[in-house]
Amino acid sequence: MNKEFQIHWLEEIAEEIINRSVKDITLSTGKTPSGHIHLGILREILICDALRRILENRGYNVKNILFFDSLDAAKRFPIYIPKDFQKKHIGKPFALIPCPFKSCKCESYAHHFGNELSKTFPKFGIKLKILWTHELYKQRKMQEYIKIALENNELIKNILKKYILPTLDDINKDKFNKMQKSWMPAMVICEKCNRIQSKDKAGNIVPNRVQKYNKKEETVSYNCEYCEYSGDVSIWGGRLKLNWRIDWPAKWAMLKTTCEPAGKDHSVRGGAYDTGLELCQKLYEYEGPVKVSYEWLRLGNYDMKTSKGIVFTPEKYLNMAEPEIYRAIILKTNPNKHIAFRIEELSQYYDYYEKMENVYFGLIKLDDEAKNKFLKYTYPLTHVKEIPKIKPQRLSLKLLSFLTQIQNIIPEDILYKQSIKYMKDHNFDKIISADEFKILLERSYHWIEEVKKIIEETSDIKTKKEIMRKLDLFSIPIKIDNEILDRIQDNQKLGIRMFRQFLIKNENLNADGIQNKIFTIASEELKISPKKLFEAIYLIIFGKKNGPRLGSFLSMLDKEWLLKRLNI
RNA sequence: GGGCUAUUAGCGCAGGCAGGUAGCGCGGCAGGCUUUUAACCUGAAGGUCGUGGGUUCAAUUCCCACAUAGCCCGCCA
Repeated sequence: MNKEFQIHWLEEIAEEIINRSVKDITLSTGKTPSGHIHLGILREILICDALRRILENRGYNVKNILFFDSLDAAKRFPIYIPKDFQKKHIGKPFALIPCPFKSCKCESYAHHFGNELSKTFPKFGIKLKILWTHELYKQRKMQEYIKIALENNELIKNILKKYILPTLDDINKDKFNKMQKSWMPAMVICEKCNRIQSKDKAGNIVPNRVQKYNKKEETVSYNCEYCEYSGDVSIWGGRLKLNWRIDWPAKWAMLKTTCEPAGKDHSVRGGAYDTGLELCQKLYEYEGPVKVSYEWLRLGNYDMKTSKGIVFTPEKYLNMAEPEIYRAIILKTNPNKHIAFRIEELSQYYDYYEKMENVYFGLIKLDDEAKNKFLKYTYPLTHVKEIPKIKPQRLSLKLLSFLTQIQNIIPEDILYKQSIKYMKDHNFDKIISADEFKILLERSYHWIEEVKKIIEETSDIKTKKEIMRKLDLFSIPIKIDNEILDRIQDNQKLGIRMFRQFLIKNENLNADGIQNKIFTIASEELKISPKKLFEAIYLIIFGKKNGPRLGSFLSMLDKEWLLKRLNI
């Protein structure tokens, strides 16, 4: 096979989908709403969203679906769910558990966390249709698929065996074979306690597995592992749930899913995707979707653990950065590579995005032609709103982060005026409004707060300092330590004293006056380079050699504090 | 037991599928800019491409092992 090298990995997937020669394309993803859903889920959703745009542009009819697997049982709860609530509802499907937050009047636990995620979709430019598994199972067609599964148990077991057995060691082979003897492809939600599973003494999960399929009566017999109730239920009563390995292919067949990305957990050899495809073909006579596997998205060096409450939600992301940037991160990275999303590296992501814009708008051209094409291809896919005609100008993250950090001592309207001046000086074709400015400032504030959290959690002092430096995080030190004083030469110190005298003598100080004075002291009186004196003042105030434009900055500060500070 | 991913400059990452002088950003260093540093420009420095083997005229790239880190599968989902 002489496969042509594609411009973008998305093209390779798109091509594979197009080769299916179907008129209506269905792209699907799924997620269990077991708690706050973290940013990682957007990886597969955004891949599908990009595919949707690509395929729609070529005239295909594309439907995007997200399944909330609301019929999945609560195996455990995240740490922020109260203990007594956990005890009361463990083992029930999430759709049958009430919302854990008293003041919230939403439909169920599943809806609470599902809706929390889905309300961010429009902001990310994601268009899709949400389906709830608990509603799907109420449909007659799905129940017919359950019936097919129950009637073909041996076939299912053989397929599972074929894929899973070679991946097991001897002990587990034995266990697996034993387990298969009584295995049936569906479970029952207990009529008495609403549970679908329980735990045995060893902590193993024991599902309310169908014990017997009564073909003539169209019922199944079961025994609840939790409350020990046993009985028969009709297969048309909506109390049956297919096992995960069958549930997935049944959904594929029902929706005629053309493509579904899957995390590496499902993509492994012997995993649910492999068995699912064959089951889908043999059981439901549908070839199954195009498989796209993707690696996890990690938060820095940590994995996001829903159970431990380490979650960074899409909502939190939107509070601190623009959605386009995240789309770009996802769409530039090959799905089989893991992404370490580093909040403290946000400016790098913005830099990358700007490079993309520059290439797209023809402002720069990279030596690597393939890279140029790649960026030009990717850029439009990152957009949430319509693509601008010319490259948009924006206030840099660095500037915003600076303004944010002096926000508590300098009022917002003054900061806004400063920004207007900046935008005018830099020939912005559009001066942003005060409201827009406020949003930017808030984003930047949230970003810095997140980074501060990271710094707090970091134990390594070098790393802490590194992050602070990268972000230009500054805190005005309470005391100037000797180490800093040692770095200042005598003539610089003299300059500082002269400058201090100037401040004392002059009542009405303005930015330019201060600025000019520093220069004249340095160049005329001390005959040193003005840079040296500026550096010395920065050291005294910030503990580092650079900082904001001094004239305007000092004029905004409390004079008494400043005089005390400069008294060296 | 079976897999996946990562390991490239102080930090963050490209490159790898198509083997041929090791790249980007940030920082650090030196210098320039006669009112700045919320900025720009110039220069030099910094790497045994995780380790060990193999294939090859040639390996950071391909193959195999190993190490470290993280994750996943095998019950459930």
